Amino acid sequence: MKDERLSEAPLRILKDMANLTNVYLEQVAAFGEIDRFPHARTITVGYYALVNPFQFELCSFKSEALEARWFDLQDKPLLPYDHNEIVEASLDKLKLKLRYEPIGFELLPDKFSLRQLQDIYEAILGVELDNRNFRKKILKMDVLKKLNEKQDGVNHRKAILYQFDAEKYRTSSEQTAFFTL
Amino acid sequence: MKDERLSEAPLRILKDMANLTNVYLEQVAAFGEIDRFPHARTITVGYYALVNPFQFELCSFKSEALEARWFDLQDKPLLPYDHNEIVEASLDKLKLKLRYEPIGFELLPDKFSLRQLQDIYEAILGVELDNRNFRKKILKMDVLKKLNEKQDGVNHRKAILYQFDAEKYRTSSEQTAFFTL
DNA sequence: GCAAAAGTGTTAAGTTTACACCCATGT
DNA sequence: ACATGGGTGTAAACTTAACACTTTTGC
Repeated sequence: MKDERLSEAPLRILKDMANLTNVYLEQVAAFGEIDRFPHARTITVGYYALVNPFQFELCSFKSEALEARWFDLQDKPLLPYDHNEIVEASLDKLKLKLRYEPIGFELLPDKFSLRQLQDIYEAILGVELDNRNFRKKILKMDVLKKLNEKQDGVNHRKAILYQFDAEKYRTSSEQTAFFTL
Repeated sequence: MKDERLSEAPLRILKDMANLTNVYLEQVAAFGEIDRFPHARTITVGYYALVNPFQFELCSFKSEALEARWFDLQDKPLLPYDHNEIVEASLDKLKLKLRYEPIGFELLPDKFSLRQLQDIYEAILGVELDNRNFRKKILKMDVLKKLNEKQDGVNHRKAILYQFDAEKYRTSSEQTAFFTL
């Protein structure tokens, strides 16, 4: 739309399709191969959003004929045109980002267990992580607030819940903590 | 141009303005604020290129009224519209990239000394590096071929020259060597 | 009491940092 | 012989990787 900032378009679409608001949004890239669409010369600017799938009822809000659904990264379907490439580029960018910014929280409810967070990291990076090492590392980042609350409704030991502490993050970190030449 | 891939446009412009070909090119992002240009709604896709400034005669090739010049990062001029933001985004992206891919070579002649390479890293990252540590690190990456050649035409000890070894790079590296969770 | 997941420490290997002098060359 | 920049090693601090058992809870 003509009177819309570039980044407002994906937000509008998410709102219309799935009633999603307040999502974390990141631009991936512009895709501009000549024949990426058969119909007309089209340039697409791709964005990814991070959404906790359990906080939203996707399909019930969808507008008209378009269908929105959740997929596991493992068995995501093949998409038309160059959309697989766009998804791959998004995932690559997300993997990179995950390594230098605490971003996993965006995919979880406000309060979450360390195991849930580890699951997010493992799903995005596509690897298994040692839970002791993961916990040490995440806690050393000092961006989590440990709550006096526990998980509920599970039939095993209840995990302690944590919250992302934006204040700690701002003050503490020097960010960009890798490949320190 | 309508029959041009997105990434061909910057290449064409570099060719026309400065007779540059075969440059390393990387897309930065699409910039789409509503009022970024006063004249009309405009969306710009930014690219950065890495060019060895000593291998090219910029100004002598410039087409018509546009002027192309080299600037030091330190004293780069203020640009109109949101172009400063684009330059900053490019530099940020380059800094990041420099940390996980051997890219400094693109700014140097085919054969270069380790000191020249270190200068590139220092200029891009905006920090001073310890030369012993830098050398150890770069050599451990195992992407450089040590030549039996030395610098020429300097009035002090001649540096040994190195070449980037694309073959080594492909085979050796697992890339992405940071923040190893 | 058993199944299921949460939580917890230590050690060895590897990486990063800090640091200062001698070497080769041209004038 | 001196000025200029090239080239080199080591030790301490820190980070990462590998590893297995006990605790809590619901049924």
